Amino acid sequence: MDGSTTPPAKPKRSRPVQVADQIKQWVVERDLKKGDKLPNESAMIELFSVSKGTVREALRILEAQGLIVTKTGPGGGSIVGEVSANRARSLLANYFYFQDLSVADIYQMRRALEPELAASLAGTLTEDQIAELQGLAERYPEPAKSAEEEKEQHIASLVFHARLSEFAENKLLGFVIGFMANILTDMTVYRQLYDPPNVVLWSKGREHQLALVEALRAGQADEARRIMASHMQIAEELMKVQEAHLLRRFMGD
Amino acid sequence: MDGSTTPPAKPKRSRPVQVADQIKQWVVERDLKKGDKLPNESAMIELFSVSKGTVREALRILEAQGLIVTKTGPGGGSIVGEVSANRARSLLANYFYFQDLSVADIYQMRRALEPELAASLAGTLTEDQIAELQGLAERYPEPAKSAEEEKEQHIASLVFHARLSEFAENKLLGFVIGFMANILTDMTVYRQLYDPPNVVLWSKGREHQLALVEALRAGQADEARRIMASHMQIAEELMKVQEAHLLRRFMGD
DNA sequence: CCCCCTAATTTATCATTATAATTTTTTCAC
DNA sequence: GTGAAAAAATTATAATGATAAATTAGGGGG
Repeated sequence: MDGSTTPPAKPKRSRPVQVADQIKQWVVERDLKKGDKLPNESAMIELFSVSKGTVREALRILEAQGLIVTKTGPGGGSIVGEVSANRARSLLANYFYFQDLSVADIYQMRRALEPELAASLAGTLTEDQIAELQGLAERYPEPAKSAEEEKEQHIASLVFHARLSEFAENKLLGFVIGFMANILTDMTVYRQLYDPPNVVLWSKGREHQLALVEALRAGQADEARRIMASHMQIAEELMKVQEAHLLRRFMGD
Repeated sequence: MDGSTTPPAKPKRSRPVQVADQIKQWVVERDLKKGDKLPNESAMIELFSVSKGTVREALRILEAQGLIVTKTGPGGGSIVGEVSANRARSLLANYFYFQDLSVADIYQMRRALEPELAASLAGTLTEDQIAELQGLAERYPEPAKSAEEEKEQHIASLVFHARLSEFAENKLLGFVIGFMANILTDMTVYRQLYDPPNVVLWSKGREHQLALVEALRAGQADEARRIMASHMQIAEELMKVQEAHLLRRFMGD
């Protein structure tokens, strides 16, 4: 980004942060993988010539980022721990906590990405995966009778999309779609209920999911894309009624 | 999700993590904004009935997530600090460090999103913003004479995209596109150079950017979308030659 | 009024000790 | 010998106290 020679550097980084960076570097240099052990506390105290407290604060920093896991006991200590999707979602949600996204923002993304995911999954799923998706889509065979029940169905639908995103070979695509499903779920769980159930939208959504599963099984990429695109329109209409601002809370880990 | 009374709780969360969560909750409950002060160390020690070390570890956790900033001295202490885009990118990059993305993955996303961004920016930019973009696009008026020079041009092009992403009204769309520009820049900076400059691709890329700026100024959304889609194809060809695996290093903060 | 110097305040770092959680080893009954 | 319970060893966790460093506030002196 800055081609220059590190001019506006911050000379004041706390020692725990410095130690955390050194540990990261230590890991990258040795190309350590998930599960590989780091030196224990007392070894790090000597290695970096800092006090116990400083080492521990450094370890908490790395732990917060999901980069290490720490255990007590013999053979314990800190190990490299690959960042979980959940952790990554939480950390990213912290950023958007301050950005106030709208429902329209999310759906602009979903319209662009979900059909793409559907198309690229066509013909690549196992029978088990297809069956699982079908199971998710077949829940709630009856229209919602109350706003509360519609909320449950809505969340179930988001579970379908979240699961679909986990099957993506493109991890970036999968992550972003899963992240959005998370946000929408969070928003749906904590919102006020005031809208009457909409039977037509519900039944169309269900049809779409089932048709999508068929297209995925048959390997019809274009058809899957088309169905998902259409589904996104329906889903957007369902959500648009809520003008709630998103993410006024921090996601749990 | 769970209506019950805290049944599947994880009984093993360290005290610093618990305190960090309590502080987060404290902030959300009071709807504190960027810059608002948190209680100081000694106050938190009493408030949560834990030791100084525990409080400090909790603060490091929140600091690592970009949620607070801490200063020494009178009037110092910890304040709420909105998570910067840079911080969010770094934290997310940690996740993808373990996922091994391919160039194809990134471009599948860019093809879907960049045209969308271009279209939604048409007619919304100020003269200053347009002028800045034009300035970025007009750098390097001559074809690259060496692989080194082509690398510079390539990075300049990514700066153009990164800047464009910052103008997005849709913060999610903007973030994801900016994140990808970051990854590609990082990869370009640290890659080996072995390919000869490709003059044709360079000149087409430049034409595209300039044409895009014009379409944005004129408010022609569809034209902007079309140009960007075409540009993504060119850019993908440029990158595809590199089979390097991405993100084998941690991003700087 | 302005500048420098001192004092006060708050976090930063270090050091030491005690406690808790795990795992390994040993012991002892069978 | 086997297996389970008890003991020991290892490691992180937590608390406490003492200094150091940084920053702001306030108090003269010019």
